[in-house]
Formats: sequence, structure tokens, C-alpha cells
Amino acid sequence: MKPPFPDRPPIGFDLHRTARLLAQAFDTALADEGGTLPVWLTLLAIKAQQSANQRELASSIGIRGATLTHHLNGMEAQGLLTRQRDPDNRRMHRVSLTPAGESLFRKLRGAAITFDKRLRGGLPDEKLAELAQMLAVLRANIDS
Amino acid sequence: MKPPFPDRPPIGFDLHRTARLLAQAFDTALADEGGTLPVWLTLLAIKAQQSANQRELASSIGIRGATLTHHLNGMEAQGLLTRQRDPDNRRMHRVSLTPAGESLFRKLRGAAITFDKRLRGGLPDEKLAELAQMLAVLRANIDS
DNA sequence: GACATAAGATTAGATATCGAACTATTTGAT
DNA sequence: ATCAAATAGTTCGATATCTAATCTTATGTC
Repeated sequence: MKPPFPDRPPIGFDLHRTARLLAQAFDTALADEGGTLPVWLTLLAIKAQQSANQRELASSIGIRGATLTHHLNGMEAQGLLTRQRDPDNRRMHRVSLTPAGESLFRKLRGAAITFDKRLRGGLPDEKLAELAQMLAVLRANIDS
Repeated sequence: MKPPFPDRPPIGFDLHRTARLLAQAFDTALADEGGTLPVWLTLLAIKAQQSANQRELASSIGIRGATLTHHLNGMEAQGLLTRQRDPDNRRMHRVSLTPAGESLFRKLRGAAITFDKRLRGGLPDEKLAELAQMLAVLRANIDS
């Protein structure tokens, strides 16, 4: 029988597969410090953007508002953050970390930095920049 | 305030983000032909491997057996495939496509090829090979 | 040959994600 | 000033995925 694809497997395959392996391994590393990937991404988004509303946080993480709501509910229940309505625009919620949230952030950041070192191992900065650039081209091609 | 990370955002971020955008866009393209990403991956795995058992199919797709069972249930209910116990080893199920499954496979393959062309647009084969090579390095680093 | 162990598959229960429908609040047009 | 449209969040129901537990069948040891 002839192979189902004319030539090589599409590039998206490789990318998809690699990204999933990466996410799984990273999640495992975070689990050792008591976190998960979405919790880490949420903490990071909150730290990176001063007093953002949920819409901005979700957008910066790359998830939908409904999904962020779900994670914030869990994290709020765990005492990692608080939500307060913005007095100037009561439609918005301002999210801020509690001391427990700050503490978890620091632990997970440590794990993230360690993981990133492992991941980059052997690849020079120049190569990584090339990779980032090609990924940017792919993203642009998706939209075109 | 100082940024939460010392230097640039980790490479895994970019990869994760790009892969998710890719998967979403691809899934949309498949939906136009009446498919989904997991259905396409399953069909492709079945075509690529002659009479494989579920364990092999799941492994080639990169999902767990339990997840494959879930998809096969749905696809079997849709009349896309059949499962038969292997007479030589009755623990195994042999999965085969029905004519409807073959037909959907051809439609989705068309969509996949079109999508892949769009995705690669502008990138020469040499660049894609480099990308694939760097992804392989990252996968190797994950395991190390 | 009987029984423990292994292997393939399924089931059950959990988390992450999405889109669509809904609620609350603000803005803008007349 | 009223009321329609827009904006921020939440809720609901669906799909995809995982791990752990279970079921069925096969293998191997004694």
C-alpha cells in the first residue's frame, strides 16, 4: 500500500507532538512544587501585568475568559488570589495575589527556570532565536 | 516592578502557544470537511499502519489507550470503523475503516494537505528541516 | 493443569478547554 | 432621560485528555 501522505509528514505534526511532550514534562516538573501548568501561567500573567482585568489576563495566557474563570475559582478557593470589582468600572474584576499566591509563584518560577535550562541544553541563543523566528512565521501563515 | 523572568520568555512558551494556535486553526479546517483533529489523527494512524492493534495506534498518535478507546467508540458509532478481536490473540482488537471511514479519510487528507501548504507558505524545505531538527533536540532534552 | 503475572482494552472519575447563553454594568444615540 | 448596544464575567454543556481501577485473555512456572 502507498503511504497516506505524498512526502514527509506535515510540519504541524512534529510541532504538535513536541509541544505536547513539552507541556506534559513541564507540568510534571511543576507538580513537584505543588502547581500545574495553568496555575503557573495564571500566576505569571498576574505578575507580569500590573492589576489587569480578567479579559486581559486570559488574552495574555491565550485562553478564553470562561477557562480563566474556572482557574481563578480554583485558585481563589485555594487562597492564592483575590478578585475585587474595580470601583471605577464595576464590570471588571481586579485580580491580585495573596501572600500564598506570591509564595507559590516564586516556587514555580524556580521550577520553570530549571526546566527551561534543561530544555535549552546544548542549543545556543542564536539557534533559539531562529526557532522563535520560524514559529513566528508559522503563526503568521496560520492567519493568512 | 521588575519583570517576573530574568531575560526573554522561555522557549517553551512560544512553542506551546504556536502549537495551540496551529491545532485550533487546523481543527477549524477539518471541521469544514466534517472532521476533528483527533478523528483525523486516528484515521491517519489506521491507514498508516496495516491492521495495528489499539495499543499501537494510540502510541503512534501520542495518546493513551483510554483516550483512543473514547474516540474509537465515537467513530464506530458514526460507522467510520469496525473493531474485531484478533482470532490469534483475542486480547487485541483489529481496527479497520468502513467505506464511510475511507471516504472521510480522503476528504480530511485533502484538507490537511491544503492546510499544510498554507502553513509552510514562504518557508523553504531547508528551513523546515532545520525546524524539525531543532524540535528533535528539544524532545531529546526533555528526556535527559 | 492451576494459578500468578502480564498484556490489551474498557470504564470511571478527574482536569482543561471551548462556544453559546446568560447576568451585570457601562456607553452612546436620540 | 431612556433604552439599545457593547463590555466583563459567569454558567452550562460539550469534547479531549489523563490516571487508576477493572475486565478479559494469554503466558509461564511449578
